[in-house]
Amino acid sequence: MALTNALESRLGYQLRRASAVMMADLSRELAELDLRPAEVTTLQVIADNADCSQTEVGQALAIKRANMVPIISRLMERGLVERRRIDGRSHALTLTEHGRMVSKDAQERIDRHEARFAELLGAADMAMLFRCLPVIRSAREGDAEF
Amino acid sequence: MALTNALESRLGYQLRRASAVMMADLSRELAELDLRPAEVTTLQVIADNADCSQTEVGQALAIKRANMVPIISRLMERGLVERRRIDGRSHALTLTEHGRMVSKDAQERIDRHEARFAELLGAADMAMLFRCLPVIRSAREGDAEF
DNA sequence: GGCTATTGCTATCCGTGATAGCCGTCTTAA
DNA sequence: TTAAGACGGCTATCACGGATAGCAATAGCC
Repeated sequence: MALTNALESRLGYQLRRASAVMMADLSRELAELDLRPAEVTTLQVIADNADCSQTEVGQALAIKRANMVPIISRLMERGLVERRRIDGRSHALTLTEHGRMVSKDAQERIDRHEARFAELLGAADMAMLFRCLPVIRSAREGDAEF
Repeated sequence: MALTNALESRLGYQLRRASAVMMADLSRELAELDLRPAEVTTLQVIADNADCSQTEVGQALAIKRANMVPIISRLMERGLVERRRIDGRSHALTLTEHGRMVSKDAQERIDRHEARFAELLGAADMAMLFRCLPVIRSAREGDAEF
């Protein structure tokens, strides 16, 4: 028998569950690429911002400096990302030719994945979500870095 | 300089970020209780469904059987949950007196946490979110258990 | 009575993310 | 000009949610 669950009326809970469902779907869609969501995400940011630094990518994605390291390392090992010394400290990140191809493939997969949900929800609700979700984020994303 | 980020127009991405913000806020609110979100959540389900089994709680929360074990163990160690043998295999879970008190405290903390976001969004948007988020979940939560 | 499903459990792994602290480098202000 | 501090990348380690595979005991059913 299904249990009563007062949590259903909690925004945070609904968000977690919904997010988990989409993450699972995304992972499935990306499985063949052997790339994790965080890696693909990083790839997209570098694609859109050639010559950005690791820390900058991290800031854009709310990933701490320290956690960017293994992500970039793996993308470099895979020959998807290259970096060029700018400074004694910072590197400029760019996609390799192969990286651009993989990024494009990933893009398409993500588009398919997103389309499934967009269809489910309809344009009006999608618009509403894109209005509301950033409001939630804005509430307290001041935790990032500092 | 802020980077371009095409991911901002991805539902999955927005959901992840928004969910992360709320999770962080929740953890902060629950820190003094020394209970993780998953533990509190479990506590609430047991509070609402006396004599349910471990597996049932897991099903309600999309937590696998195996992952319920350490959660319940910890809640029992802390003297918040009791269980009574029903079967050779299953137990009936109930809150102890202390468990009820802690659960009530947690409830209030969660209410405060939720209220902060409800205020930010307004009633109309909250209502829409409670309509849309379950739709996303319903898309593919058939992964659970099997 | 035997087969199968169920329940709880162990052990182990993955992915995201956090924290603390090191080191070399750049910047800037006295 | 040099000393102090900010910055960028890095290591190591941990927390947390969640997944998987497989085991043992038990219950339900033909």
